[in-house]
Amino acid sequence: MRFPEWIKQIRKDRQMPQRLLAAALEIDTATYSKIEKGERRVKAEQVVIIADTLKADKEELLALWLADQVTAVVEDEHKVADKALNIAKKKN
Amino acid sequence: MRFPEWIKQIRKDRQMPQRLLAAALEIDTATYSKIEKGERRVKAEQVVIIADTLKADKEELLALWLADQVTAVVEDEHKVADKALNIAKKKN
DNA sequence: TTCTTTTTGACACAAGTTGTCAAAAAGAAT
DNA sequence: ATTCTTTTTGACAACTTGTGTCAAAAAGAA
Repeated sequence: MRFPEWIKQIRKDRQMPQRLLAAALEIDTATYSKIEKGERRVKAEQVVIIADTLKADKEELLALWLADQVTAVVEDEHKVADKALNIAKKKN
Repeated sequence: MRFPEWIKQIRKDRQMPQRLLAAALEIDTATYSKIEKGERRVKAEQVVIIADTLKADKEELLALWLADQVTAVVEDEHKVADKALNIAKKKN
């Protein structure tokens, strides 16, 4: 599951309206809606705020978010993705 | 080794001036210079042109290039981690 | 229906990226 | 040392992309 769907899921579990998260992020609900739809990018700091507001696991949420970033980079390069990931892995 | 240094290396091996690569990419040498310095981003299509011009392995070059993209994303995350740790530190 | 929440599209503004130019700096060759 | 070529730099405008807001529509709940 991707980050946007994931936070939507948690939010629904908590029965929170988008309004609350929008307020925490200091954006309007239109923008927040777009975040959950994957039409607006989220910064790492915002992920932290979202995690706090949702009382969700910060690490897990950040990891999920980061995975999305990486996926976005490699998604049109399936051919070389594996090779690239191996190289990137070695660099860590 | 990162993509920019890598292509610079190959270019030097081939004893080619930047001028030739700039021409192949249809940009001026100033811009190409910045590419080798990592001050300008390269698109996948440009990587292919570079590989062709340098007679280098296309797949390998693409993989290296993509690895750089991934690494960049992950490095950003390290910065966030540092920030978080600093905040946590202050709270002690 | 009425009230709340969510989604959409158009829009302006902000922020980042790009390539070029002119000039400086570095390097090679004579 | 001078000349010629290559490489690098900084300023700049053009372009691209991202961001948030607003108003209105759509969806959902009471």
